[in-house]
Amino acid sequence: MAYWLMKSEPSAYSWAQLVKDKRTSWSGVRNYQANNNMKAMQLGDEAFFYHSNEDRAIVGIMKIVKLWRPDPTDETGKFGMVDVAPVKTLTKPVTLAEIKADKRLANMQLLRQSRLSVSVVAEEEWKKLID
DNA sequence: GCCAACGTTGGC
DNA sequence: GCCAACGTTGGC
Repeated sequence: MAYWLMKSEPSAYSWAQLVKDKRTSWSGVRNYQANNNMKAMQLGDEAFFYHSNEDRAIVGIMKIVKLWRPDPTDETGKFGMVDVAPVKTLTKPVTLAEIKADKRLANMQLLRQSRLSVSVVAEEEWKKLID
């Protein structure tokens, strides 16, 4: 079982919207590394939902409910998407500032590659973030 | 609104 | 294959 972090600007697609939708196809990724991370996802893997820009915080936990397949919105046919469903809303969001303040989280791909929209979360990092 | 970091494009 | 120019992301 692997863990991931997926970013969205709340003005584009928010956690509240996902909760309302029950599930969604994570389309629109146009970056090879993010795409490769989605290709590596397995059914049942869990992922943080991170609000970029306005919020800058992890706000919920999702699970992968459908494997990678081509993204119909990508005319080049290079990029794909997975389907996700909400698992849990965090009672207290974990802010970027809090993540940055924790030395043990300094190696998170989120911090090292700030522009990557789909990143890997190590198991130790995941556990630290949810307790 | 600014700008650093990074990815992509295209000329050579 | 290199690299300058340009576009985008996302934190501040």
